[in-house]
Amino acid sequence: MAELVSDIVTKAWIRLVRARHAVVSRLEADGKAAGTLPIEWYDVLWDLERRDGGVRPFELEERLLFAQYNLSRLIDRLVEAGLVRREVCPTDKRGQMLFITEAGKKARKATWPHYARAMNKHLGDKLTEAEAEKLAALLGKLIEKS
Amino acid sequence: MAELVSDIVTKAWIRLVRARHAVVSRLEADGKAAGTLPIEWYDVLWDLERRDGGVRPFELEERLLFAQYNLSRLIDRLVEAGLVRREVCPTDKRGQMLFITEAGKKARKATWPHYARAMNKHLGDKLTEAEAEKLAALLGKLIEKS
DNA sequence: TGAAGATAGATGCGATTGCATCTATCTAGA
DNA sequence: TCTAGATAGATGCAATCGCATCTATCTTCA
Repeated sequence: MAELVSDIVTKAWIRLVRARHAVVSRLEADGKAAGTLPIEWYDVLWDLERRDGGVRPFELEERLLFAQYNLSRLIDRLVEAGLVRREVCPTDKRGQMLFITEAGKKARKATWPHYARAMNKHLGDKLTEAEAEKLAALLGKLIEKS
Repeated sequence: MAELVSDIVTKAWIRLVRARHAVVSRLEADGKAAGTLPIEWYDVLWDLERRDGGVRPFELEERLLFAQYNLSRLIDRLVEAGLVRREVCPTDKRGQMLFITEAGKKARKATWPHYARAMNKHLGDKLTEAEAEKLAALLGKLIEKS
């Protein structure tokens, strides 16, 4: 096995996958125990709530890194559950505008404390502020397109 | 929204998810273009190859963080593809021992250069050695059980 | 204008995942 | 030694994902 990749890089790669897996699965386990919204539901609702006035699916797709077909179906489920409302986009008839409903706001709000608590428990409590900042900065470099 | 979580922690959390997603999907896209093994297949084969002499599924489960039912089926596929061989475990009849086949070694070996190249491209080239080391250390803290 | 191509989103279908549960051992304690 | 859990792994079923493709608009440019 020639050294095509340094050991450090390999280690960082493995830990990136493992750490995300560990944090997400712990968060989901806590969430499930508390009966809260799935993380993706939360993320969509939160995005819609912040950008009051309607959001286009393709914007969500970019911001939240969903695959188009997955997002399309996720929205179906959110609409089905009464948490999101779809409207035809007035300026582009191909598209639609999404709005969070009152029920959606309520559900998101109810989930938030659990989510926050879990985030602290599985992430915040394990790093100092300075470390969290450093981590965010390093991860930022990985996200950038090369 | 009271400050139940610091902004820094939230940012680190979001970036952890995004960065892993970005790197994994880029790696997979490159891999698909090159026609190489899926990442999980690679990981299992690599583990089996390093620990020559048979590996128990539950060990893989722990080391590679698979859900038990997913691993069980992943092994089915690997066996089906002729890359892995299953044997009844001599010391525990509930269990089994897994071995990589010659075809499995060959497939893993053929995939490696592509994998390594992609890992450098999407991870190694974006960080200095010192940064990669720092990142690995910080991620390590997240993986630890609290 | 009026195509030719780009973009927004939906959808059929097969593969994979997650949940719950099942069988077959193994292990520990009475 | 016998039984009540624990553990290893498999599996039915419903939900979700990924791929490819489809429809319905836009947009651009000759």
